[in-house]
Amino acid sequence: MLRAGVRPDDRTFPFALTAAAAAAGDDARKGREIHGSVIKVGFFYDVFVGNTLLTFYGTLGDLLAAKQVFDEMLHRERDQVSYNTLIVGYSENPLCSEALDLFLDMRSVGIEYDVVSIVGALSACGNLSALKQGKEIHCLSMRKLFDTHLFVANSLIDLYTKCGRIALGKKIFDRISNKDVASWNAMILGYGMQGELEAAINLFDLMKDEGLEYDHVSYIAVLSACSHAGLVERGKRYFDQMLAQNIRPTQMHYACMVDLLGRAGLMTEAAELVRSMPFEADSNVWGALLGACRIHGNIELAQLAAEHLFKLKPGHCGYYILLSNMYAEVGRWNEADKVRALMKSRKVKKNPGCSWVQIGNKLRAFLVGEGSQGSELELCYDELVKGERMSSAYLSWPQT
DNA sequence: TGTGGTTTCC
Repeated sequence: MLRAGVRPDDRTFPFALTAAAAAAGDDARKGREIHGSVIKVGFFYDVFVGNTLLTFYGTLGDLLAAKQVFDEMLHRERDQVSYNTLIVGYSENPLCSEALDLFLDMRSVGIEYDVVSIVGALSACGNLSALKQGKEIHCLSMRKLFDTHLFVANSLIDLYTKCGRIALGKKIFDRISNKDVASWNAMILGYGMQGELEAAINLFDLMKDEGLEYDHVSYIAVLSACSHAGLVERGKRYFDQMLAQNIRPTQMHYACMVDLLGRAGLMTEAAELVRSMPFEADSNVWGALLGACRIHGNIELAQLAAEHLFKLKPGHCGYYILLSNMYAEVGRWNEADKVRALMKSRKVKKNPGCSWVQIGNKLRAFLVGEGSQGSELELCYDELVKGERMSSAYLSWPQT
């Protein structure tokens, strides 16, 4: 169009940017070039153009660029969709505190919440395990009569199961009259995550009896449950069933299968599966293999997995630590030191691990990392969970 | 002729 000398108009860019967002995984440059044209041609202040730019950068995972576009949009043009797009972009990436901040800002500038805002905010709460804030948003959605909306209900299942409230999640699940595949997936994943593996697998089987078709997420849910339950043969059967259903396995499915085999000690089979994959394994797959090597003390295979991981995720501290610890455990100190040196040369920092325990209105962090055994840090709850500001009169959880 | 939504390994 540009080469033909035809000038794009305000409708051209949303189409082009939607396509660029869909192609973002393969080629991000196109979308950035289109962003350049938007500025050149002068359609930046069209709210649709701005919103599709937000979608493009959100899909790409470049939330800094998305925030910059958002900030440069004029206040009176920024609309409900602009806020929702950025909230969802943050919660997917996952910058969940930022998502909740924006959710609060939205109302303070006078833009109403709709189901999309609520769904994005609930998802952010789930990822943060922010039960209190999640309940407040649940309450808000009840007042707005959104709580029976399917997507909202599904997000609530996700929220409560991620926060350990399985029974509450199940209650919401049972009350949905028009359950879709995401409702079932959220509940199966919830059971799996909380260690109720039999319940997860039973629900997966029940789903078919209820006449629903599995999708690729259903299989991730059931495969990870089988993996944790040590049900190797059953997991293999589900994997074959997925292939028979013409669902193409993704990296995540292979990661689940490698985890299933590796955890059970079938290291050769796990490594063979990685080799036979129809595409290059990503860090999830190699990470699952490395984890299995750690459990079963297979240093040779761990070296291979780590080699790939150091290339794929050079800044990820966990992989260096894991391999170094494996060497140390068997007294191969020189090699352990080499891995630590490699880590240092790449300026990869290890943050000490800690456990968070909420006591009253305080959040206590127990540092359990090396050299800090037993030390304890006390912080104000709202220093850490920015969503605390939601506890105002109009957003309180009913006591009934 | 245009924009936003739930569920995904370790």
